[in-house]
Amino acid sequence: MDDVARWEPNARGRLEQAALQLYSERGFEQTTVAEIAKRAGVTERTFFRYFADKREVLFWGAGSLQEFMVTTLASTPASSAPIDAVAAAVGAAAGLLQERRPFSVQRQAVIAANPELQERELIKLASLSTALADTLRQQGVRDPAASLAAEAGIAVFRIAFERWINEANQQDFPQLIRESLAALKAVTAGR
Amino acid sequence: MDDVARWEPNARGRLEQAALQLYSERGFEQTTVAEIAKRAGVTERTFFRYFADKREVLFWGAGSLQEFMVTTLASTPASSAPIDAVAAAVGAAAGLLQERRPFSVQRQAVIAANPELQERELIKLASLSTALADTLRQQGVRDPAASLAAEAGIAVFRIAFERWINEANQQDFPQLIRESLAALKAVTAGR
DNA sequence: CTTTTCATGTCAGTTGCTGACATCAATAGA
DNA sequence: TCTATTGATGTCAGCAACTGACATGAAAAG
Repeated sequence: MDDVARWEPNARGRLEQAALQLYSERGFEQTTVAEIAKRAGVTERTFFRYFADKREVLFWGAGSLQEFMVTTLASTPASSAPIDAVAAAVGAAAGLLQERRPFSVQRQAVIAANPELQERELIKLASLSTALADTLRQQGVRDPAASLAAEAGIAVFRIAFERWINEANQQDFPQLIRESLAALKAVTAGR
Repeated sequence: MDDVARWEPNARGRLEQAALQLYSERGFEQTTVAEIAKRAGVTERTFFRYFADKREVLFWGAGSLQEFMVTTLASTPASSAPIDAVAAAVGAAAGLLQERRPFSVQRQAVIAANPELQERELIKLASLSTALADTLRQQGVRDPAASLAAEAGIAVFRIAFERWINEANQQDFPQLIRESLAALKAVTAGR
């Protein structure tokens, strides 16, 4: 017999790619899981073995980015102010994202076009905020400072990300983070 | 014949009440829309005429609160700092919520127990943030200051709300908002 | 008295998602 | 080398969320 494996490897990756393509082509709602599975060469049941639901296929990769931010924050000297430490970690992640801007743009276009996907994105960001706050607490930052620094850091990220994706002239993402942080400080300054 | 109307009035209210009860009793996932409809004395189809999906029944009432905050913010003199104006509007809404704390507590317990409901809550808060930012812009506040002030105000609300719901000794909600705002200012101070 | 409106019911159908069981290559162990 | 086990996948049946199309009949409008 042949020495071909029984199944093509990397079913998860094929499903991610097929889903992003189809969501881009005809929209999230107009795409059925059966179609994604077919394009990836597996059955619908296999899709749901890799991803909890139809939305999750777009967010599975984000897990490693969260891991990276938490690790970066954890290795930041506790001497700096919490908000600056969070902004630095977020900025480092921005540097990574910058290397695959076309992917980010395509993915974000899909998400922007569908409220259900926006919901999923928001809860991922909330989970990230919680993880960052936990890390700050481990470094001795008290509440509500830890929660607020994390929330504020995420707000800074969100606003910088939006500009990075939408502005025509490609700007440096980490630089946008720094500017966004400065704007937040300006807004919250004063008694 | 009787002078009874063909249908009991306030189907929407009965559905809201039945849903909150059932979600509390057996949990969100373990409750079917058919059960909610039955308890409210209507059919499943009628449920979906009032609410876009199974989650929305818990959030329909929040629309008027958003309207209240926007109106309050819009009538705030543009002389105060944006973040303070947002905090004031949010604090006024907190005063309203305080009058029905048991309802808020029960509703929040249901939401806290289910990720799908948390997603819906997050997107409602994001929508609120957008609305507040729009209002600030109408008052002449520029971006990213407007977006960031709104986001920061929502973060302040979220953290104060959590404490208001969870702390045993009932604290004054608007006061918690003020404290949360002060903490945010402390965290973002410097540079 | 007739027409229209409108809230609701009825029904059939699609799709997301799950549990239970079958298949069979690869791997481990005797 | 033979056999048992594992693990990724397929197959199938079924529930529940949600939708479109059409029917009903009281109340409002004319």
